[in-house]
Amino acid sequence: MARRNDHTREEIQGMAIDATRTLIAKEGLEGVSARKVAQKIGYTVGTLYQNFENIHELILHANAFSLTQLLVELEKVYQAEPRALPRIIRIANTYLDFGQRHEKQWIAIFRHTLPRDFIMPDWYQARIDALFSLIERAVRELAPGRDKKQIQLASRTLWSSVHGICILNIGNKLYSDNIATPQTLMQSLVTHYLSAWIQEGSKA
Amino acid sequence: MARRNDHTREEIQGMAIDATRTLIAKEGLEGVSARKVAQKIGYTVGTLYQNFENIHELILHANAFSLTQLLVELEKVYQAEPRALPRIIRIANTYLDFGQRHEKQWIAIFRHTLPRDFIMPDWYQARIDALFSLIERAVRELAPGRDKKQIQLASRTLWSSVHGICILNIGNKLYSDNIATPQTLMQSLVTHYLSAWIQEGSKA
DNA sequence: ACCTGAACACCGTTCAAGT
DNA sequence: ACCTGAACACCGTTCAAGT
Repeated sequence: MARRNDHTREEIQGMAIDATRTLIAKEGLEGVSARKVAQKIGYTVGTLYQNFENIHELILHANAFSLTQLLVELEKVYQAEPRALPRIIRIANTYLDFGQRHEKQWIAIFRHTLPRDFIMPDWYQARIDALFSLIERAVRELAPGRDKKQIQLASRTLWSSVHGICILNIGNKLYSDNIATPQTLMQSLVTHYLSAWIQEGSKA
Repeated sequence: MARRNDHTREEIQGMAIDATRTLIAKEGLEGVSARKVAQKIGYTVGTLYQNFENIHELILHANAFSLTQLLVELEKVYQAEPRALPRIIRIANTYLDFGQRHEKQWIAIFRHTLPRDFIMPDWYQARIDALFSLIERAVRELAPGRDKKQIQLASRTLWSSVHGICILNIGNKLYSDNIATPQTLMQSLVTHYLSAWIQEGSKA
């Protein structure tokens, strides 16, 4: 063996990322291993390591794919709803819903940790930034009078909180006795937080 | 070797849990392995597995210890501040602060995942319950007129959100440009959410 | 140039064998 | 009864050797 040249570098990378995505979707982050990915694409681990620095880079590519899917959904909702308050509520619910529909992929994004010396690639950071910028836009249109710092503070606070509800929803130890659905919590969070925040702004 | 009997079963278990705690504090959850723990206490892996079902049980004991520390701090704050609103704000800040002071331990609690077939032990679940019950008490005293379901909904919403801010604080990709400290976000969340929630209650 | 497969240093877990 | 240490089936990662 050797010198097969069945696929270009780019093809092998694409196949490996796809295989990683499938593994995450089926078995979760823990189900991913270099050997399994290699076997799935018909090459050996050695080849995998000629195409990726390490296993983290591979997982990061798979997670970036999920983030892009999420971003597309959120942008669609943003476009579909012009009214500022219903818009941000729908965005929060879409975020929550995405986590429920793609549970394994969602967990893979937030559970995966990079080694200390690993520098987050630009193409990954860009997706995180896009997510926060979408929220910031939505919050700004809710209160156009506020200055940039206030908008930033509110959108980060709100989104950390929305994220917290999503996280504890997936661990789902919390809503044991079908008392409160995560959707109810989300509704409670967004409406209460924002109504007080808007009111505070109209006073100034 | 064999038949050393230097320590009782209970002593070995205690030593192993301590060693695990030390490993988590120094190297994080990823730094824990059965072989390392065994070596630290002067026994072999075999002995470890006669005292614990698996590595997860060991980690759960270490995490339960951290949860107890956290609970003690929160209870102290609860006792020290009788006014309902300042009390819950201080509890939220203590929660955030604990996560910052014991970062590795904190991450170990929320990052550790059990195998699907592993049933959460009672003594662990009890600590989680105690945490939520403390928050629920604090929220109830803020609005004694509300019925139980409303209190539960509000305290779960609030605490998921508080938790979300703590989580994203520790990943700390978010507050890159020292614009907003996590304390500022926490303040914004708790005051806005609760002021709207209390106001809603006084209308009914 | 491309790919392999063995090697290294690790995992969690089990269990026959020793005292 | 208590403890060991080798074994099994896995990891991530590297690299000499083959074509």
